[in-house]
Amino acid sequence: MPAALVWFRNDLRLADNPALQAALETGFEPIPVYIPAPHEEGKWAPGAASNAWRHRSLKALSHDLHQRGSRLVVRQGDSSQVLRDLIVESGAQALFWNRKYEPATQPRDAAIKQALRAQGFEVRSCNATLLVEPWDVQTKAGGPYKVFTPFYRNVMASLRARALYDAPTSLPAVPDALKGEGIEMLGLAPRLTWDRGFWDTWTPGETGAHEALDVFIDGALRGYLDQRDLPDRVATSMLSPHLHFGEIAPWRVIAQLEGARTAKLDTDIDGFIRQLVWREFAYHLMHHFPQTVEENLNPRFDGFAWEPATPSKLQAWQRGMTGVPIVDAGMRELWHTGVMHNRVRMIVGSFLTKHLRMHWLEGARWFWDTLVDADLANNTLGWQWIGGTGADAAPYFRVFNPVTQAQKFDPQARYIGRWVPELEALPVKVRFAPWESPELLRQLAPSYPRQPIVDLVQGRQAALAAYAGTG
DNA sequence: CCTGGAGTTGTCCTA
DNA sequence: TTAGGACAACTCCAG
Repeated sequence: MPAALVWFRNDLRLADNPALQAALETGFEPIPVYIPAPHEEGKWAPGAASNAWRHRSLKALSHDLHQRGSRLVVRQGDSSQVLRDLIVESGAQALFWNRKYEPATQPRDAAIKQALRAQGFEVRSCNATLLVEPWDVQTKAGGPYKVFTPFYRNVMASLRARALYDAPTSLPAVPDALKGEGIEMLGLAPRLTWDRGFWDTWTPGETGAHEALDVFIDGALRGYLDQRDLPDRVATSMLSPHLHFGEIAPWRVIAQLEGARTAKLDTDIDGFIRQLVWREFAYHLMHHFPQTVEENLNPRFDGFAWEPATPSKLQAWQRGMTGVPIVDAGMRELWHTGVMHNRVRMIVGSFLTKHLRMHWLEGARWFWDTLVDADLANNTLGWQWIGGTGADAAPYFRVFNPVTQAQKFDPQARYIGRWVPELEALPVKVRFAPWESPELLRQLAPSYPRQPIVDLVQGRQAALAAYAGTG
């Protein structure tokens, strides 16, 4: 049988993998290939946390392939050149991959496809990542959406279940002559000091992804709509890194949710699917407005008076030493674990862009480097939204009060307590705004900042004034 | 082309 | 204590 390269990227799974499936169905013996090429990702080469996850996910994929008699061929270099080398060495007659949508990699892939096809080589790309391709959703006027709700209605109205395919039980062997590198040699493993126990909670790879979905459906799904905003609980799906690396297909997530649907779970399931459609919306926007990974979606903000990024203030934010407990808790959780609860992401993002008035890209870059689930589409949408420059119609008045938010969503200050332990001796009520009790703070938490790096009232007013001045 | 309703996640003041 | 309205005006999107 003729061979075909199957080029793995952010689709690190064997079940529901359309490229792999297409290769097999067309009668090819698949040769799984992985090429880490961070230099081809422009300004958005994966960060350290993302690499730590990828390292483990690749090992899991490699293991799963081995079990089935196959093997992952890993090579470094330029993607285009490595693929050509492998085609020559293996005698492969076709190349399959699942699409990526980032502004840097999309044109790269298009160029590779065009060049190989021009030589009469068979190349096929598939969709392993999205429920709906970005170009398949249009407004009545024929353009892309910029507002979530109509996008959501459109997607939900046109959503069709996709057939599920289990991972093949066995795969053809890859010829020994085809050499590759060990995954350990790629330098992806973390140099950070990860919080102990992190890899007990998170299991990168396809098996871990399926387990995470089962755990979610059996547990946090019930009450998701009400509980997901509470950072102290495990009330979210924990699926974001799995989805980012393509360890599970979003349509399988939906299929399993639908299979579990009961009257009691009805609104929770709808609420979660709505979140999945946000992910679709992020890819829709990134595809149609690729410049927005760097530039404001709303050009009205191009002249906005951001504060220059003071290194001391930016670093205080990054290290969780702003003096605002909920902000510091979130930033420390991020630094130590590579994740941050969604609600807290909004709080720290609002604090950076509104109270400190620093450019949303400062936050986006830090998140990019530190999040294990860093995803260019989601990251861009999130930061443009919280910065007020993106797809949000009436953002100017939305300045989160970090004290109010903490009181509302972390009422026992347990989340704060876990990540800012030096406040533990303070009474719970004092932990939300400790600077208001300077004597207690001085005596019981001497190592914590006396004052926030910005006055919350003045910061809010300055932000509102600056936003009122645009346009 | 025009019309009208609506826009993820908030805050603060007032009654 | 709590509920409701103000907070710009604009753009998006469907009809």
